[in-house]
Amino acid sequence: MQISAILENSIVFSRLDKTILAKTAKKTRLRTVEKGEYIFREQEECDHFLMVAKGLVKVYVTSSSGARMTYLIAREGEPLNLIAPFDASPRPTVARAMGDAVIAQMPKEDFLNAALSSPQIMSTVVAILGRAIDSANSRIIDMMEKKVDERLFRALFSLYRKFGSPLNFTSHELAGLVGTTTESILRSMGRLKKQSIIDSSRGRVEIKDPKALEKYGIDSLWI
Amino acid sequence: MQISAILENSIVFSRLDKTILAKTAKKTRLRTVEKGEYIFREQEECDHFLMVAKGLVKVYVTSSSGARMTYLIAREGEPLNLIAPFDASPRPTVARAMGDAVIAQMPKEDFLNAALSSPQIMSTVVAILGRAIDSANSRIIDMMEKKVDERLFRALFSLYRKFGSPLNFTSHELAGLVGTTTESILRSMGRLKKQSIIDSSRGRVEIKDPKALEKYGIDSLWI
DNA sequence: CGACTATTTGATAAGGATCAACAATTGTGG
DNA sequence: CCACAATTGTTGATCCTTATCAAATAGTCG
Repeated sequence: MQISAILENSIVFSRLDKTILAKTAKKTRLRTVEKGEYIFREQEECDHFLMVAKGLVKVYVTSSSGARMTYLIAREGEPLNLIAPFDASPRPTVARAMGDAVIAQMPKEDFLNAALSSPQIMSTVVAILGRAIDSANSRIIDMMEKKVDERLFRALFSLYRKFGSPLNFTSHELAGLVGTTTESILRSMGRLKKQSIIDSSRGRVEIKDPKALEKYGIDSLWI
Repeated sequence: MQISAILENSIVFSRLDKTILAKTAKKTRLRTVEKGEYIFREQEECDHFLMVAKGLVKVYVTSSSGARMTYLIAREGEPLNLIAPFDASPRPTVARAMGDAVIAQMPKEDFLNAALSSPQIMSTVVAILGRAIDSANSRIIDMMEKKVDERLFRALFSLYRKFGSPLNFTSHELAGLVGTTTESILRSMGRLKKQSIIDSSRGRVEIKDPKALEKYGIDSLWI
């Protein structure tokens, strides 16, 4: 069955007892979404636990004045709303398909049952949330003390480590990750191009010299 | 017994079954720390779950270049290292007593046993971590689009909501919360004083007009 | 009192946001 | 298939915020 394969490859449910896995798989359904489609929006009520089964999904938060901060680019196997099922209050996050994608979803109650009765799942959940907190704090510190150039280096390196090269992101999307404007990203990328560390064309960034980026991004996670 | 009272008043263990509470209390010990003492440091191994029993404890992360970002000011009942017991890898956070304080500690294994076998505790843990993530993301957005003045407003309002007035923080400490320099905080506070929204003296900030701050800090949590 | 820490104010410089105009590429409907 | 719309990339000029450096004052504590 396809679904249990998806669960086995997921971060949250991998290495789980076969019987629990089978029971969980029975509750899980797949849903296809198109490029640009919203999977959930801010302040929306949560009734399903969601994971990416195929494709890429951008998870971001918006401010009242419209600024966006991309906080996770989830790929196959990664959860989209780990907190919401546990938390009654609505969350500020938005999830949107970056390309055509498939989402695996399971009713909130079934997820909670499975999770809360499995120390293994709960440990994984806390570990994932812990990494998210570390990552966010690391980005706050970067905003404090690092210039746009260096923040871009680190973002590119993190993306490269996760997705390889080429990276299919627009400057606008990178700006959302780095916490700056499109123009500043472009100028900064121009400098990187001159040093032939990267090459870029519309919606695509190729990392030509990963070693050059590496020295900025060794510590801490990001994205 | 004093310890079970502390647990009952704590965020993580409150409203817990009496028998579990009693069992947990038996494993818990108190430890007094002096002003300025480190309760744990970055990259230190975690062998105990820790909570504040009395006093205030600052939890912050440092960067390699020495910048600090205060990320929680924990008071009575608040946990200091919720993630570490679940996570084998060392964490980047530091906890330091802001004044004389008492810490409640319980061996990591006992905490894990209690937590993982109690859906109630685990739900609380995830909710706390969720708020921490929201808070951190909100601060990233603030760093992106808000000026120092407004960030200080929000920080002061959050602190006021949690601790009331007067607030016993130095400009240096506020700078660590807001993500800027001491000088900028001082200048910004000067402007607030002129409008008689606050008053301040060495290590102390009095909020004279909370309503004036409120309009900046309604949404999102912070600290 | 002396050492230390915190506050205050000024001058300067630089990073980057903002505004604006334009070019290049991709997508769409007739 | 072409014309037009929409998105993305590019560059320049300007201005504002705030970091940085510096120096002086004022509390606090042993």
